[in-house]
Amino acid sequence: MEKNASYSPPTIKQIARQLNVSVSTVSRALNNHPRIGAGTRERIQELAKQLGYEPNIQAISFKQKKTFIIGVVLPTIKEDFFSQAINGIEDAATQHHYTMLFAQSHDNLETEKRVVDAMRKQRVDGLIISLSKETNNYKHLESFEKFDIPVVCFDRVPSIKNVHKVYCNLYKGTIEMVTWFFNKGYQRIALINGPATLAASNERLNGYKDAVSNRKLKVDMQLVEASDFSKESTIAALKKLLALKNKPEVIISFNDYVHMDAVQFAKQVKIKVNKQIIFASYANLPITSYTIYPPVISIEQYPYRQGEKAMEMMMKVLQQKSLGNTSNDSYYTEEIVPALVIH
Amino acid sequence: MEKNASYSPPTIKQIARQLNVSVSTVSRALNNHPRIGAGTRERIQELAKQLGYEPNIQAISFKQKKTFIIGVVLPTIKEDFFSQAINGIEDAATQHHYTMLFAQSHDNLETEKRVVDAMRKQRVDGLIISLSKETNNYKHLESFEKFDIPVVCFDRVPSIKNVHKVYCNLYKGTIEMVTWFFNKGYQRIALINGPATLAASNERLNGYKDAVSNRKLKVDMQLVEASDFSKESTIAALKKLLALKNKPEVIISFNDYVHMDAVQFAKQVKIKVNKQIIFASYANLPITSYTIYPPVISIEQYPYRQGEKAMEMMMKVLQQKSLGNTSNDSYYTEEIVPALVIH
DNA sequence: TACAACTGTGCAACCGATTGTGCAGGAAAG
DNA sequence: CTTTCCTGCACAATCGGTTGCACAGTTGTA
Repeated sequence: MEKNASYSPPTIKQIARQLNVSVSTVSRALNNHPRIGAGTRERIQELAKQLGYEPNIQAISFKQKKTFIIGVVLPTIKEDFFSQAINGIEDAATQHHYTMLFAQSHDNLETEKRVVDAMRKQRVDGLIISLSKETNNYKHLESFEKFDIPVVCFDRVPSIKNVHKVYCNLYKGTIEMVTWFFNKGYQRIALINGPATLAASNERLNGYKDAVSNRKLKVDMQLVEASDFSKESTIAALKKLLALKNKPEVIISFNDYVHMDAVQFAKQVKIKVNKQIIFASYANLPITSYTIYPPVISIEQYPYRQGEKAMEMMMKVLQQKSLGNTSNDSYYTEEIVPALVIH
Repeated sequence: MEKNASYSPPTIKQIARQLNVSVSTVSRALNNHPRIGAGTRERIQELAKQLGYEPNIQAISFKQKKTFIIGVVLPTIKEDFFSQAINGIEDAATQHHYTMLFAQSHDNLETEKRVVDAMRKQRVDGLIISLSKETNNYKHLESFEKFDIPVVCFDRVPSIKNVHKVYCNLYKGTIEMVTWFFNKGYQRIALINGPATLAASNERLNGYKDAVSNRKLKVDMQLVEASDFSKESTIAALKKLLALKNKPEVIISFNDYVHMDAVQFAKQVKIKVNKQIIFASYANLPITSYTIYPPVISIEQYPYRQGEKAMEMMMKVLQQKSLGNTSNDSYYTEEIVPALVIH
């Protein structure tokens, strides 16, 4: 690899000089402007190709105030869910010739604010974000709207109306799963939920309650515990459930990570997993197939599709914006229906 | 979130007008240029703060030909190894106020070329890359050097000399691991290696051979099989090893994913895992702790640290470059010593 | 034949910053 | 008292494109 610090890429100015035309003519020719004569256009495009001309995105970004970069903020990429989601985001972005500025919030509100701010300063064309667990206000997102940069939320979406969003309806999914267990003859179905502050927890809880009520049964809140997703907290929740005089027959965990911690502990205390107590979960992550007891039933939340849809929604919003369609104040919402996966 | 399309962020021009000074004075005042009077400087900085002035990175990028963006290309983020690495990269980038343009090659050379090219067009200040399995030529990287954009490779590094790199010495790690088993009294140690085309495979193989030779033993190539990392290929390799009349006592897998597939199959064919045959691996990924039989021994390759070091190396290179230090044609290499982790 | 409309191209402003140069006025040096 | 130097600021070019406008020449229309 030889260095050549003095090398600088060809510009329209050079092309203009070589062909004795003005830079504006070159610019228009390269953009196929109709007012440029066919012959001139061809000579210019020919030379541009020959020189390996590439438009300077920096210059265009600067002039047009467009960067062709979408900011993507996820809680943490180490969770399979999000690493699948980012694939969908990336593939859709590639399709539209956009690139992706990436950062993680690590489920920390301050970090989320910081990275979101860095992206605004980098003047991304749009922001796709899945909120951190701690995010309870949306000022940092509002500042994007103030700068007229669209925001699309996915999966972990805010409860407010005025934002574009893509999410998976876990209320419905929960009803389906709980009902499935009822139909199989199980009665005492427990839920290790997430923190009450999370919208995702409420969705599950409401689905759970409604599924029980639909059966004309009374909701027994002793069967609902919360974990903050730490191993300790999950174990504590599980211990409470196991201590009930009337033990649960089924334990549904908030997600596969909680599930794995729960199963690991259950095994330690000699519970016959999936015999004595059935363990089910949300998410359907590939790694669970390598674990001792994969969930008997899981809810597929289609992370790839969510990411893809989020980026496509972003593209639609940007297109409308470029058409000067400021009148359209409506916000898009796309609901993905989860699927029950029985192993 | 209310929209305000007519809003545009404050510029130095506005500040200049309001204070009746020239834009150059404002620019210099904000950059603490010594030739600006203390009073003027303060008035300008005061007003800038009050207006919430932020320099337009687009304009600066354009003028200075610097974007403060580092391109990061990884094979696939779904592997824990790389999602840990990207944390190191991101944290180091944040420290230096850089942001990260991210893409995956999915171990496909064409994709790698495409995303690398997109990053060059976006004029990233530098490229950090862990090569795809297929990458056997480096023309796409050379084009970076031609544009005077530094490249740092990590983990999956090319064998060529003239590139900055950070990697983990698995030759040494392999010797350590194999020797450890010898010391424990095991004799027949098998290796499910990766494809011979991969530098990483050769490192392991050479370490394996040398460890055996160091013991004054003869290398039995029947004990070495290769997998292309697909489940089928891994199973095929394992079958061959199990079919040997003189069965292996230890099976070392190329990485934890190969390990998990191998163990899963071993269990299916009623092998007493870690009793009849000990299973060991490379990588030491957290998910293995949830699996049925985590590797008895693993080689920690410090992905976070590798990512972090790669970014720090990049910063060092950029700094030297900005100092006009073109004379320095040397390439940095940083070797990380792996650790044996015994479970 | 005269006037409108269209075609093909150039001129110049502009986006928001940085930076080399010039120049006035005051201070220090001779 | 002049010359030199320094301080503090303004002017203008520049980065690489895009785009409104002007204008000459050609074609079409009444």
